[in-house]
Amino acid sequence: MDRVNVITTNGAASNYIKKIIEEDLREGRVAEVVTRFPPEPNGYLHIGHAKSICLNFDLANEFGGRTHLRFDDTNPLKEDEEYARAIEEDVRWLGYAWDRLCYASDYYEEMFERAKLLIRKGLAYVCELSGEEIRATRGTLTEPGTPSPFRNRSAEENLDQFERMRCGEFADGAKVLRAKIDMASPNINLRDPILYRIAHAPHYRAKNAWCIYPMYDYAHPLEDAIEGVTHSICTLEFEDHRPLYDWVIRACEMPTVPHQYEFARLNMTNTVMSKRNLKALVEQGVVDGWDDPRMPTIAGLRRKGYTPGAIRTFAREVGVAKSNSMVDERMLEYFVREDLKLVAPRTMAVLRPLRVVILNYPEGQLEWLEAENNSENPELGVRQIPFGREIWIEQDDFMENPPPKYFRLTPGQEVRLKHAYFIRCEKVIYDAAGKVSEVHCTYDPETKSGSGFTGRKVKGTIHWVCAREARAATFQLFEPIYLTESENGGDDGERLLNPNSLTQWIGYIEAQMVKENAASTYQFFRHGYFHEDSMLSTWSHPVFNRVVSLKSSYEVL
RNA sequence: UGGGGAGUCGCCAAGUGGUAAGGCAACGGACUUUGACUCCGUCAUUCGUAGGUUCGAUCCCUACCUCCCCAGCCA
Repeated sequence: MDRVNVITTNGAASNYIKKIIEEDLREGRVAEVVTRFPPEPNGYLHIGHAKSICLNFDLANEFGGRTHLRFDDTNPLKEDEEYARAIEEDVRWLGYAWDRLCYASDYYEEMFERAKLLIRKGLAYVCELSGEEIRATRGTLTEPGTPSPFRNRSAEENLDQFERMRCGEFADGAKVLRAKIDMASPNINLRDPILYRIAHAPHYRAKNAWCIYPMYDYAHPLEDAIEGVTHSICTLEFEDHRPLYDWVIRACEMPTVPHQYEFARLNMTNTVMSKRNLKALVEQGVVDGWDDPRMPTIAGLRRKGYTPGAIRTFAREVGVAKSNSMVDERMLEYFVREDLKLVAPRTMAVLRPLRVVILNYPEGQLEWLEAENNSENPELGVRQIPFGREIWIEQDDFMENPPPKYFRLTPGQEVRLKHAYFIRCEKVIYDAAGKVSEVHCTYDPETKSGSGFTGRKVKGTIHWVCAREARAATFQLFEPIYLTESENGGDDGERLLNPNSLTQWIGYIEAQMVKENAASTYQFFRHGYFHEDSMLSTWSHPVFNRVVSLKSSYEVL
């Protein structure tokens, strides 16, 4: 569904990467900007990835360049076709079209050849130390590592060993290919990093063609260079991998030289942003799946009812910098309200119904009232809504003993029914438990909406649904998955699940709404924006997810 | 106590020698058939701290403090 992006940003904000690109173009260092979004297909994309997607695609777009969607699939143990396809869908849904769809696994052969070049140049060797031994000899943050006893094997022997690794002669973990850089480097990434490891595991894409797989630090720069990527943008934690990135490009004699730039990943209040954590929620059945509306995944946000435009605007407005940050989720909410404001029809829904009988309205009578679909956007037209003797109003909209400044229906206070009449409470009916079960009112025919009645004013206007014509529906309201915010919004540490992350109410919507309107996202008066759930909603019983509430200086629900 | 980064309003974030943009949030007020929207107004004499250079420093120098990342055959 296409949505109008009503947010206009006056001149896309600048950021330090954009400035570098501008200078690279001006100085002729690059002829064209080529970026890439390089997810590993080992989980679903989340809002943090959306920031990266927008950054990469927007940057290339702005300078007439190109962007590749590239699956960084170098670990057969974690990757899956399902994830790759879901990622494609998410990127497309966000509104971006990649210039090329690439796979790191398509470059395995060239990577292997380049590795042999490294060996011939004396820049890589096959090491037979065990995992524990490698760790033990790597040194610590303050002490240098010690060289592997295999460090000075001849190129011939290394070549032979490496070929045999590929042929499957050795077991997992028996040997690795290592770069020969500097075991005493203060940058641990440079202490003879592992380039290839053995894994006798089928790859979701390369199947059984390989039993050795390149490591990220070796594969990623080559992928970028092979594709002609000019600006390789990644997150902060890769900052000290950059020297290795540059080393690989140079040592492997790649004809094109990409450069890596880092920015701070997105963190948001009240949510978790690590695939590990999200995956656990899915696998433990805490949520419905990767697309559960409570998930910060793109699929989850989509199912909840977020618009691509809102996410894109959010990603742009949040900015690009190098300091760790924690963005207030209310910023995201603001942008989706903005995006939906003029396009979502505004209708009435009662989430927690309370029956109101209008004593002086003729029994059996039904009249049709005209209601505009969006008072701020006349293009959405008008609809007719039924009004009768019995209606549903929100339980919260009636109080027998109201606090001060309560503008809704009370035994002494007249209110306006949106699009209809003023009503006045005459009598309160209780159930056996002493709870209010029904409110009896009278209405004033002269106050009909649109009649121009100015005889008296009411402070409050409440929404309602005609009981005879109402249609039952379920409303899903969401809260954060976790109860408390961890110290810095990180994903570690035990956090308590919020038992109220999902609450459902069964209430009523305007019956005509479902038939007549193609829209699946509405603003329910005084409640917020709701989107029909793609998995749970049926023709006979619609289910709506609250995308976001309306801002309120008074707690409605 | 190695290396790499970062510290500007409650949250993001511009500015990088000429005297603190913008957005979110918040708070007033107007308007209101959504306690919404809209509108109008308020919201950093101050840029982690302390010195120094300068006519002038958030921007330069020095020292210090705080936070984040790195010792996966993960990415």
